[in-house]
Amino acid sequence: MTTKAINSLERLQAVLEVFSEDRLEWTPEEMMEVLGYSRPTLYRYLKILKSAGLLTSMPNTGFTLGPKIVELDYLLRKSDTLILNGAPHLENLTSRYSCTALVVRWYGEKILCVDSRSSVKNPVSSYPRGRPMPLSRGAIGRSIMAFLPKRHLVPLIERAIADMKAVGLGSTIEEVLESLKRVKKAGFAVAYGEVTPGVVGIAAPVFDAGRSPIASVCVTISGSLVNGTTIDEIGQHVRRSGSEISAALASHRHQATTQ
Amino acid sequence: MTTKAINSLERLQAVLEVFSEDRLEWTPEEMMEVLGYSRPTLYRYLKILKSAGLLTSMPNTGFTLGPKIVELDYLLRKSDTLILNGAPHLENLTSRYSCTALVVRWYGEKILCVDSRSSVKNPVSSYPRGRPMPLSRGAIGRSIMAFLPKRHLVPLIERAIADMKAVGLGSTIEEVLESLKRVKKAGFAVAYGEVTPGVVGIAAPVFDAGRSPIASVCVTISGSLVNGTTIDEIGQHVRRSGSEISAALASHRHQATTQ
DNA sequence: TCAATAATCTCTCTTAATGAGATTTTATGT
DNA sequence: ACATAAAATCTCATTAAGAGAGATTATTGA
Repeated sequence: MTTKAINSLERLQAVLEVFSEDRLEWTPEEMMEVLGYSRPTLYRYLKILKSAGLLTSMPNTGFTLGPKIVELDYLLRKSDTLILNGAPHLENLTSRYSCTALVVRWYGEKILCVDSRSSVKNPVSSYPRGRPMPLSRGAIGRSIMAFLPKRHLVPLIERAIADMKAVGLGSTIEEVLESLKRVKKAGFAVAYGEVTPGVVGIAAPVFDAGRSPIASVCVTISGSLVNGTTIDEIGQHVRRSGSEISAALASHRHQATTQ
Repeated sequence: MTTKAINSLERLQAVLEVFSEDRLEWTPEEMMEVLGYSRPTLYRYLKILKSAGLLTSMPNTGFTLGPKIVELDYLLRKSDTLILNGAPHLENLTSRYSCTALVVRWYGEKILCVDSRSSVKNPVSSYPRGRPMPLSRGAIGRSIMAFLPKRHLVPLIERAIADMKAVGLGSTIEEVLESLKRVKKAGFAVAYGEVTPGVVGIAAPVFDAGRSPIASVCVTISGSLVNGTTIDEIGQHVRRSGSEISAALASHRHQATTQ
């Protein structure tokens, strides 16, 4: 639930916002309670969302998300240049290493996996496609933060200094900045079991138009399969993938400009 | 574009409807044209949809679908009992045969793959998750139609008699009904290269509360890997999966009723 | 079939959405 | 870095159209 909806249009959207990982099924009664809408109003909204396919309901079942979402997701996968340009690199990384490879988009204060591919039978990643995660933990977030201008970075760190401390990035803003500077120099970030115990994450940024980071490519691999040397090898590989995806995005952008 | 939107709430949703496989990127100008909204109104709508994350826009790029859709899709995959109950069966089918296995939901006049799994390197299926397909072609649609009551079925056939004829189901309604009766008796439908050349589809229905079909389980496999005997074996397997998923759905439903 | 629950309707009262045109903000080329 | 073009937002009078209390009608399960 973002900000309080003032107009009907936002009030309509707010209905979708009640669906979360904690609560995937809602009765109209419960929604009325939480959203504070009257019965006819809520039902009006539900009817529209249902006829659009964004919600469904079955007898004896509350409302749940509807099939239109699956359709939209398909369309998104076909239109997202990040996903399209990233796919061959995920293919490449997973065929080279026994790992899970991810493309992760940076999105407000959080990051969101938009594509992943795995070459292990039972992927250990606790980070599936579509589940937002905080920026402050793990290699992905760090690979992005390391390339942010200081003025954007400092407020971010201030808000998440506790997490930073917990993973040993530093206990003051200065120390964290110093750690991130090293990440920037290396061109990729490494995290040991920060998101999932026993799993190493290795991530490099993806840039939009050569400037600011917008996403990250990441390899997650069992800690038992790697050592310092292989981590560095994978890191270089990931870094290269990141910059190749960035280049592809830039050229696509250029096409849009010149055509 | 379904029916003409009369109220602002539907007009807002209609913006999402312009995104299709043919057109994944839209400029405000183009939307104004197609939707017939005034400039301020359209921008109001776009702002709301963008802040909800359903749309995104980048400089030099039109509007495209946004990251919230990926999040919603994740939530849907966690809440859809059909997907959840179907997953182990897809696992089972793909481990037994060198194939792609699908769970496909019936949804209005069309069908929609909501989950799939493959045990071949380069899956040949032209039916990815999220792409709606007509009911009239392929084993999936037939496995569902065969179990519909005649009064629902006849209008469907009338509208799609051309397709039915093309795949040899029969040239009159009577003949098609007869073909579907045989499918019903067998408990599964088979299609030879109707959707993708060289690929055999084998599908069985999934029922809701034991009554009407709501979905289908389907195996698609290269025609070169099967003969009459193996098709029948897979058919039985698919049929069993279908009824086990149905049973699981019914028991879930019952829980909802009694708790 | 019937009781209980769920969804919709009716109708008045306002509130709030609309759009023409102007303005401001943001991007692009030199 | 600046000027210019394009994109997005604002202003405000007009009027359409959501909101909601309560009654009514569909659905559903026993």
